[in-house]
Amino acid sequence: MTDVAREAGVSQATVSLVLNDVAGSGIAESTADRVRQTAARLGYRHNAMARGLKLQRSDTIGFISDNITTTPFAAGLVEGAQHGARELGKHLLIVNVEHRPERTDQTAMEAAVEEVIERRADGIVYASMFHRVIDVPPSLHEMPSVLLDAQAHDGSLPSVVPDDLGGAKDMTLYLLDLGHREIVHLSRRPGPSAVNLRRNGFFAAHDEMGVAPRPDAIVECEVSTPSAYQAGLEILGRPDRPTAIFCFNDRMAWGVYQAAAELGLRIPDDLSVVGFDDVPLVAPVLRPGLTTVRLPHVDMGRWAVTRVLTGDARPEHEVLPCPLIIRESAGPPPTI
Amino acid sequence: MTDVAREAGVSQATVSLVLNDVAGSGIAESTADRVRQTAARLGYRHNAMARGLKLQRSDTIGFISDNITTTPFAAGLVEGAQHGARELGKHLLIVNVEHRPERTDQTAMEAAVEEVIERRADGIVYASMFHRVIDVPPSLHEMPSVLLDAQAHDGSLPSVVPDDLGGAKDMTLYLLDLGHREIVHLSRRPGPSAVNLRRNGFFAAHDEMGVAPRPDAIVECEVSTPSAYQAGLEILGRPDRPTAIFCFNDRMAWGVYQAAAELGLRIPDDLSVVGFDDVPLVAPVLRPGLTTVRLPHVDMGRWAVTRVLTGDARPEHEVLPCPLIIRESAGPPPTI
DNA sequence: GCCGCGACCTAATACGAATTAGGACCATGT
DNA sequence: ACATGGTCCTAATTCGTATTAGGTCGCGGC
Repeated sequence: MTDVAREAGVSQATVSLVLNDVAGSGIAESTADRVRQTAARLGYRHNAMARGLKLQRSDTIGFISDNITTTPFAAGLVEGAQHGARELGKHLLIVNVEHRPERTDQTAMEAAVEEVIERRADGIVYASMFHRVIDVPPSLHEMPSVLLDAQAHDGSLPSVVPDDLGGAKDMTLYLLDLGHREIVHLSRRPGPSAVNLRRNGFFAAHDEMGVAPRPDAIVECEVSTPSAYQAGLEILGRPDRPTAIFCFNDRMAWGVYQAAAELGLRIPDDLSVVGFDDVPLVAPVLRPGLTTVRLPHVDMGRWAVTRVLTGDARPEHEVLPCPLIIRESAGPPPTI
Repeated sequence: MTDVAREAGVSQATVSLVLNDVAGSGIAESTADRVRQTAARLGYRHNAMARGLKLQRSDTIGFISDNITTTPFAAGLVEGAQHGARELGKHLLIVNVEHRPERTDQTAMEAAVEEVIERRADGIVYASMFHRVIDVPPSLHEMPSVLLDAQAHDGSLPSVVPDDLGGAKDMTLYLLDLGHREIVHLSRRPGPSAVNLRRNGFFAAHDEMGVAPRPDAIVECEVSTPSAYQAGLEILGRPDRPTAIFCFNDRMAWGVYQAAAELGLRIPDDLSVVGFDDVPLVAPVLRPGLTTVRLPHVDMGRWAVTRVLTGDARPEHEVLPCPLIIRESAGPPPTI
């Protein structure tokens, strides 16, 4: 900037005024032009660090997450956050916390927060996938922060989460409407709130329709396709096998597809299978296309960034809807 | 820092010396302790912008990519880059370029480079998936940069790419070794270098073994599971159907799985199917597990960051090996 | 009693830009 | 001739830190 000033024969202040288009600065247009051309000729670039130091803001949002590479969901969250940030002229400083044996995740996450604070981010989006009720690192309170796919268990920070309960309920209602009365919910060991919420949605729908769930309605297995395959074989081998299986997620639904194929059961004629998440690489591509519930990751990411930049201090809890994505894997139950 | 100095009754210089553990600074341990405690009590945090301004470095690497959210590969690249950066005490500023209709991708990518330069990143990793030979935005030359999953078509920047040719050749050799002589390569329309390289590998293996490829060895379809399913039906419906299909990628292999299932062909007994990429969510989870070639994304990401931080000026072109991942989807051809 | 020498610390400057009070200059009105 | 007012620009300060050339003090040796 000093160089540009010298070269253009004006003061450094003038250069700043021109290059930032300061309204009412009263710089003559001819001077402004000369400055701009000199700047272009010299390849001048703003220095975000100097500007940030002076302005006391970095135009950067810290995005902290614990699983960015291992889950298919992170991509959507990041995408939404990117869009939101870009619209507001901010950048995303993404800090991924790796699972390292030598430190607890909690410590690692706290270290990540420190790093972001040192960089004087304008705000922090803290994503903790699945782990939906968490202890908030205290330093998060030093900055405008919002929780993404997580809630503070003392409610001390705004947060955005998907409506797992509503989604699961809608899906179950959809199955009940189709006529199913024998539905199994293939779930996982409780832990993250999503598990319980989806189960609750499952039962709430039964309640609402006045249908009694099967006594063995909940089956648990690991969250993986092979594990769900095994569980599927077991469930479908029962003498009173269900007419529909509502899986905790799409990957597990895929396992049930495999089990059904193995047993010669056609989907959806002999068995309806539905999932949750709407993973792009899986759900639309299964044959038949998987009817599932979409997790609104992109919306969540965008909401979080927008909230952190424009929100007031009042904690606020946003629950975004999970729309039903109807494809071909669910139909009426077979008539016996 | 000024506050800490005043509170601890020392000069600001002393605080800096203590907090940065400057070797040979000759600060008495008692003073140092007092400073550290005061800093902790006051919740002092380094200011990365001020430090960066003074030191003329940001400890930040710009990671620019054009498809971060829509491909399953980006995750691995980012993961590797994260690791590499963290090991060297740097951070990753991730700039994802969205496909927007109103600007060409090229312009958008250039804008992203400008943004990163303004932030005075210490270097740039520029990832352009698939588009393996690209025009480099001129501003990239202003900084230490490396291309990731791409090559400059004038070779003016170091770059790291996977060994598509070697991987495809190894895979084809593997099939030939198993005894297959009728192999189809289900590919896609040429464009990205990966396409031609994999085809070349396919032919190179045949050459090496002195086996003539089928005249109709190359079949093209869209890169998607459904499209490959259709293509699979066609290929497998031919009177002289091949004993093995080598797919351009895992998603297409999945489509062929579906076609085989439809036609009652068992894998690998009646048909061997192999893929490329080793997508975590797909390849290991298909039944039977997909034999495929692994794209070393994590290594690539790490290599790129390491190179940009420690490399010399000399352009260097790194080709990382793509290991064969043998699962259960390929076996000896059926004896007729 | 003075010199010299460590040991320990500080004053001052620079990094690159934003901001603001005010200066220089000119034209106009009286 | 002089005040008034407007237009266009600049000098100087500030942000928080790293660095370095010195400054101060106490102590042992002569």
